[in-house]
Amino acid sequence: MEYKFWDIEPKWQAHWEENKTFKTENDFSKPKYYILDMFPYPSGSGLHVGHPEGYTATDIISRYKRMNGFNVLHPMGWDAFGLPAEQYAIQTGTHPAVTTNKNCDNFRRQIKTLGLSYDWDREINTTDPKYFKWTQWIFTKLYNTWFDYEQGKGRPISELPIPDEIQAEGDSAINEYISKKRLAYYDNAQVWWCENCKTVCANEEVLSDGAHEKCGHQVIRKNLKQWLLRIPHYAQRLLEGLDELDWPEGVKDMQKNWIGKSTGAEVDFEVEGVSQKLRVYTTRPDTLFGATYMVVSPEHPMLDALVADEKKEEVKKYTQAASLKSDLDRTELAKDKTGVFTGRYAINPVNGNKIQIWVADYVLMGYGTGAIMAVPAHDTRDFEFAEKFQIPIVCILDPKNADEETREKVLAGQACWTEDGAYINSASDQTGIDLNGLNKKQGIAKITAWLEEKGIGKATTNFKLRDWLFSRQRYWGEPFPVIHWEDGEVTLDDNLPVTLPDLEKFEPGEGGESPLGNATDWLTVVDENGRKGRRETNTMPQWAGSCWYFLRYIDPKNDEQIFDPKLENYWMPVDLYIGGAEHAVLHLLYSRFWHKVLFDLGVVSTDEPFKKLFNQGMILAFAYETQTGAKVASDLVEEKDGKYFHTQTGEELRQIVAKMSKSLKNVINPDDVVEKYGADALRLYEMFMGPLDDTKPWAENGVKGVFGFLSRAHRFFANPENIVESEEDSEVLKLLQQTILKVGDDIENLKFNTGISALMVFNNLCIKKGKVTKSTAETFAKILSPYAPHLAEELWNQYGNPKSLAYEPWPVADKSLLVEDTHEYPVSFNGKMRFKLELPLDLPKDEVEKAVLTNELAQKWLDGKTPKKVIYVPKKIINVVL
RNA sequence: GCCCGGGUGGUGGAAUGGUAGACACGUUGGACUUAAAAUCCAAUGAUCAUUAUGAUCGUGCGGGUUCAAGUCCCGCCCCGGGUACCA
Repeated sequence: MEYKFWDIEPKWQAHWEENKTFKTENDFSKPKYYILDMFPYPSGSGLHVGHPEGYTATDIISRYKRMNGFNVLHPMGWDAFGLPAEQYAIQTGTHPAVTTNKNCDNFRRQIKTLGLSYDWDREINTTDPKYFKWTQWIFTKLYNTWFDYEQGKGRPISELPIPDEIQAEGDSAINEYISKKRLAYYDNAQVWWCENCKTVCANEEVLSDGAHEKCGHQVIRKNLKQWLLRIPHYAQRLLEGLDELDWPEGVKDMQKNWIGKSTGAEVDFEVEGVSQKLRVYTTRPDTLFGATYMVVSPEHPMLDALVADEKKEEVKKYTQAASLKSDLDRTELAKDKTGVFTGRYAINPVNGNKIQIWVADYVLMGYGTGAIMAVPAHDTRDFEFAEKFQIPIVCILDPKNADEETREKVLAGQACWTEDGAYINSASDQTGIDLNGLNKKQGIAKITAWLEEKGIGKATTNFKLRDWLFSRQRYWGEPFPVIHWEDGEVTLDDNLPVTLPDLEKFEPGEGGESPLGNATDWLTVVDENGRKGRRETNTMPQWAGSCWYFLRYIDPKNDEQIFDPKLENYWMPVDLYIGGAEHAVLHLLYSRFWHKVLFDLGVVSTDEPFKKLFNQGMILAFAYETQTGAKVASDLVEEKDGKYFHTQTGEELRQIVAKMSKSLKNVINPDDVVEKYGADALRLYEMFMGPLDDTKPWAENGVKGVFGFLSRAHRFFANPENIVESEEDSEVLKLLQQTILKVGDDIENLKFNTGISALMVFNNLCIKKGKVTKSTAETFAKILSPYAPHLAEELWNQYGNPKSLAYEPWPVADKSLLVEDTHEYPVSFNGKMRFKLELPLDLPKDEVEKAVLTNELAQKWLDGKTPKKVIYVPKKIINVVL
């Protein structure tokens, strides 16, 4: 009775495909369940074992939900634009479309061997013009939308009110006004430029050490005309929307941090000898009395006016030096602060004190007002700066709760205190404001009200979130449906899709222009009046296609509309979205942004796209290193008695856990696992390794373990001699009910590892008993089927059921079989379990106590003493306190 | 620095405040075999004791709450991820 998975698995995969078992109908009478995987980039190296982890999890739930009567939408597709295919094209001349199709074919083949229940009729590909037609269409929507802060939503640009004074200035002023409001705009932007990839990178694609995320090459600053999206207009909505989502708290936190809301106040400072006021943003207006200097950013527009004549030369030198520094030098590595005194003084509005104005590059122009008031006693950065340049440090908040040593230092201006306390030195007869004695919260409220009343400041909110750089100098991306006319006008091309021209050469154009700059025929257009125009040569970033793909699965072949609204209304939102945590911020934030715009425009019916999100953990591998920490490739390692040795040097090695990598030779290819153990074993092992969201190392022996389980299950349940027509054994019957409940609950809670364990326990019992009824065997096949669908179908078929079990109702446990009338209690003395005692559940408490205390085994522990107390928790425990 | 996770046998991991270590791997012993593989059976946290029954210790460290703590609270240490002059 050999477990011939190599016969069973292809047979059922062909059966499902021929019968379109998993084709999803738009049957509105059933409750829907939309379960989505993060679709992959089809790389040339094929699937790695991380892919099947998430895909198996969603497949298990899909199969379970179908058996529970849900209409399940479970699709797959390809996020197929991207750099590698283009780089390959530059090297070999092979068109990226050719490479991409080949890779998609390989991915599809690999995924199909895993027995995943996708509806392949809904497959999408972001590089298909029929798909990216709608990506471009959404771009035109973004371009033609402005954000109405009063209503808190995006509205069509046609509804934008134009102020009279702009109206009066004529068309070009109106156009300029409108373009400043569009969610998509074209402008000069300081961008990160990767010399290696010859493309710009979004801030998010630059690692903290200044390296490009994709290639590791150091990026530089460059000024280029770029498309940007005004995502900060949706900052508040994106922040608030998180509250209603069933997402991992960590992901929500990361998005919150990224959006970076802060509340504070803007305060205007008079400057001696300058008519214009200097405006700062601060989260701590309450510390105004401790402000001993101010700092403006080197790029601040008021800087020229601020600098005193005798300081002009020095400041100029400083700002020039700052402009040459990369952002990296200005931030990460340069903790040592630099700056120059401007020679000018500002007047502190709360007490009329004169304070120095400095210019320093630790203040960034891109945040707040580009100028700060510095309170060294209560801000660590200001403290460092003040110490270095010997600027006065005035403590105005008594750290009452700090230890005495810290408190004395803070009061003396020798240490910085950012926590709460009680104000001191915070009153002025001149202005009448008095914060002394208040705490931080009261102080902020009082001073903010005072500033607003006096008209010198107001409460303000700031966000860290910046405009999203939305163009790349690439060929292999969605073209922008945009034409730049010779007279300077910019228009949309409404003849969608705008497809990519065929090219012979894929090298970037001159000066970092996209390869599309070489496509002369495609590039130039002429309108009916003979006016010449040039197409936009940038293309969209890879995020574009993935921002909305889940909407296209709903109606993937619709050429008339992005989708049928009736279908969208039925299927959205996505009920469960599973993918890697690396997309915690970017993809998920961008997607939410687009979705909210589409919602405001009435295109989609939900404000948020993904109701529940779950991150699968990474799959790592064992690796080996020497005592000095040098890594050793796995093929140079041999194991002896649980220890590891270098095959050449004989040195003993340490086993560690590391990412799979070609250099360590510890990459696992799913194809090899399927060939050796079968798809069911691969699926089962990936789920059995541990909790879905944990990172965990791959161990081939673990695959053998679950393979053993499948073989034993097959050997037992596929043997007709073991399947009998009679009364079921009561122990089997009872465990079966428990297993039904456990397996179902564990699927609902995504606790697949313990669900599998329950199936193993049940299988072990059946083997021990030697025989089960057909009904038991059929039930086992059903509850096994989400995990090991091929084997389950095979058994189900053998039991005489010609139809697939994919839509068989999930078994219902008979709970009456689980009712107990006795319980085996662990009996503890002073909390230590000493022996077990079986007692009827209906025994009253005093009877229980009597039974325990008179028990022979108890005498040793009672040692003649009378217990102080006996704790009796029915169905749980008995604890005797001596 | 800050924000999240997480530290349980030789390994992956189980455990609504109630018998710590389910399930699996590995290891050891046994059966089958000419032999090996495969399969099956048994044992398997550590230490001590051994005549069966046992005893003591044990969930990163130190305290605390509780009849009872891997689980709750306080203070640390270590590891992983994110983020960083954001005023």
